[in-house]
Amino acid sequence: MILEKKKIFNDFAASKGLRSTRQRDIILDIFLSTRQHVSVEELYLKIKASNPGIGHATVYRTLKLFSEAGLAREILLHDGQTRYEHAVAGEHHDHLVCTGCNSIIEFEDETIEKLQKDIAARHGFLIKNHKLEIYGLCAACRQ
Amino acid sequence: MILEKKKIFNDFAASKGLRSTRQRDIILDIFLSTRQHVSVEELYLKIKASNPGIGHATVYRTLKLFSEAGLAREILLHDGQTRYEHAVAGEHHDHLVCTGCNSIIEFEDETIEKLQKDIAARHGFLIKNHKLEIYGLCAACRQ
DNA sequence: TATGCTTTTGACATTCATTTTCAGTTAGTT
DNA sequence: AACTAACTGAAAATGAATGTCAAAAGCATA
Repeated sequence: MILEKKKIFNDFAASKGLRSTRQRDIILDIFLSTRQHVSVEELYLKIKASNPGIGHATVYRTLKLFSEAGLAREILLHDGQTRYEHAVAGEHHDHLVCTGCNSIIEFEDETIEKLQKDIAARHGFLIKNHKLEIYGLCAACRQ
Repeated sequence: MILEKKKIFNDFAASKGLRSTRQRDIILDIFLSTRQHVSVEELYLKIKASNPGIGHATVYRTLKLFSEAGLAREILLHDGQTRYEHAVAGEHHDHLVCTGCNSIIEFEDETIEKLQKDIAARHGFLIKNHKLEIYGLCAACRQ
């Protein structure tokens, strides 16, 4: 699983003429070890703990690359920070975002995905990706 | 339609003890006259054209109020600017966002809305609002 | 209409995430 | 080992959004 993702990134890097660097390896390792939806800052701090040398800009730059490589996906919630979630080719999940405790529940729904394709087709639109976020209160916060 | 929206805002203002000001009237007028999805900056420039006195901060503050009043809804695309769309109570539409020309096509789909409710119910989640954005290329940009 | 109290405003400063710059370092090739 | 282009880190720059605060304006009351 992790090896497979590393391969995906290496293939992407090769196809783009990018070099393999210590920093990118480390950032990928740590990114893969996090749970979903890390903000860049969270990831940066985690990286700095074991690798104080790695700079802010490198983390930003590298996450963008992961995104292009299809390993990560940018998500914007409403807290002013860009977050990244793990992406798996051909798979997609959406989010129930609790505005009470900021927890995120993931779900998948094939019917919704299919309906989206229908709508896109009706408009002659070519889908690259999509995001569906449902905001509200989770079971715990409703009480 | 426009009068109705002004009434909604006036009622909201009254209920919150807010004052009626020239600036808020102007900003509401111009906001209502724009097409969907204005960024704060776009709106600010449009306002400044006819009302040079109105400041940046006031536009930000006022759009937040419209949002609370249910007249506007914040949307975050991927260009680093907060945009506001017109909101109508009880109505909702989603977006096809073209990454080629930045155009936005709106659509509504009741079945998707219903499926979302089912999913939320399954997780004991109380929906406040949601957003669905599909990114890709519009018919014109596919060529 | 004048008075007084409170909200609102606009200019400016500030914050904070993200991007750019650039000189020094490093990967990968010959 | 030498060369070249990509990469990195630190610091500066950018840009959206928010906070500050004195002056202005709304609105209730006399």
